[in-house]
Amino acid sequence: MSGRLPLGARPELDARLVAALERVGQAARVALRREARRRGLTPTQAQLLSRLRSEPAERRRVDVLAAGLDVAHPTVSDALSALVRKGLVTRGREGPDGRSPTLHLTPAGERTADELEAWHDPFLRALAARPRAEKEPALEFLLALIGRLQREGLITVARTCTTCRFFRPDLHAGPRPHYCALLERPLGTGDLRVDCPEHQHAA
Amino acid sequence: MSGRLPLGARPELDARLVAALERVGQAARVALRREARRRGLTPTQAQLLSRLRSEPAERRRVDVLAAGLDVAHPTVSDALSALVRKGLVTRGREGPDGRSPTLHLTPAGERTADELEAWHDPFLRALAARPRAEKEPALEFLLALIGRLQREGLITVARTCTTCRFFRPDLHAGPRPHYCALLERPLGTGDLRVDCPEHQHAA
DNA sequence: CATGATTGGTAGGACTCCTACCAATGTCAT
DNA sequence: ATGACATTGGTAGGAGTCCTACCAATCATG
Repeated sequence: MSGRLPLGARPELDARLVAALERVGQAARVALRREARRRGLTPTQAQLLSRLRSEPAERRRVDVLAAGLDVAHPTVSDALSALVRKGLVTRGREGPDGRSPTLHLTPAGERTADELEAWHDPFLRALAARPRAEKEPALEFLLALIGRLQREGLITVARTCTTCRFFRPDLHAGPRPHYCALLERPLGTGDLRVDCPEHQHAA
Repeated sequence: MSGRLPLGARPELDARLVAALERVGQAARVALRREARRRGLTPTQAQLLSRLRSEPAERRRVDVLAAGLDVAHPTVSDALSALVRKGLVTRGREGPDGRSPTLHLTPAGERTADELEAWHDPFLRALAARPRAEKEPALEFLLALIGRLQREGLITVARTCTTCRFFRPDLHAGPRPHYCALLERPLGTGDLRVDCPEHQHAA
């Protein structure tokens, strides 16, 4: 009975890390679902709404949105129809490209999108208690992981600083060692973005 | 234009951590969906299958499974019907409690459940490259976060060592500072379980 | 301007996920 | 024992996800 739990087997650590990440991801999904449902929306619709708010016009297109959510385009088309029916989004026909409708949030849509941000709150409360010395390495770890997962093909669009052509890591010492060559600004770990609108993938 | 990005605003770090966690969670969902789909299953069915394999009989019940997946019980009931139809699960009527059917994996179900574990692979590949000195604190961070999220009500069932009544943290120095009073064993960070079958919540 | 590629809508099917509702079973007190 | 109550989980029905096909517009090109 002394070999039942392979305490010495070393890939265990990685397996547990995966389990923990999955668990936290599940919690995020639950949080989003609750917050969405409270306003009569589904998670997909909520995600869509938040993207429509934060993305510039040229990325507010069905195929781009679908790639961002990792779903096929009809899924986005369906969800958009639901959002239009609920009066949160308008689908216009005046864009530069006649094939893509221009997608806009209505005022009600803006408001709802703002409110939906509340799904972060339980996470922020949970994180507030942890010391910064723990969170900065954690963020760096996750960003590195995201980069790798992108190379594994699991994440289609990752606009993280660490994969951006404008990013210069560890340029100098101090609390803000990194540098963004686009904004021409030094960056600390806490400034590293996960989904930067200006991101351009490194060659 | 010098105030556009609030580089000095400090809650940014937490917000970015949430974004990064969400991203990784999304990747996990995508990985599971792909692996499931490859075998003609949906993510929910896949999750169910893997639980049916790893849980003892007394937890293989519709309501318990539903709580674990954070969904309502008809969702589990539906998914089970699909799995039965696909010949991966049997729903019997011989249990100790006449209300709950006894759920069993068929041989094909066992096989499929094993194969589904492959969804971890891209994550394991991504993690293999990172040094242990980075992963151990990351796991501890995530476990602490899971504990807090449970208190926030986002995670219904978390059977992590850190919330278990048998767990004695930091009992002694060395590479295995913790101790499990049930198994009567010292535990290192890599041994901390995320979903221990023996878990009993601390009073 | 014809040809082919891009874009996104619709159709239809399996499934998720919910709220209700219901039937069967278990539990407990009298 | 025997109601009363609670637990368990099935079914119904509805909105929505998510897919593969297919199709109609609209661009881009030579």
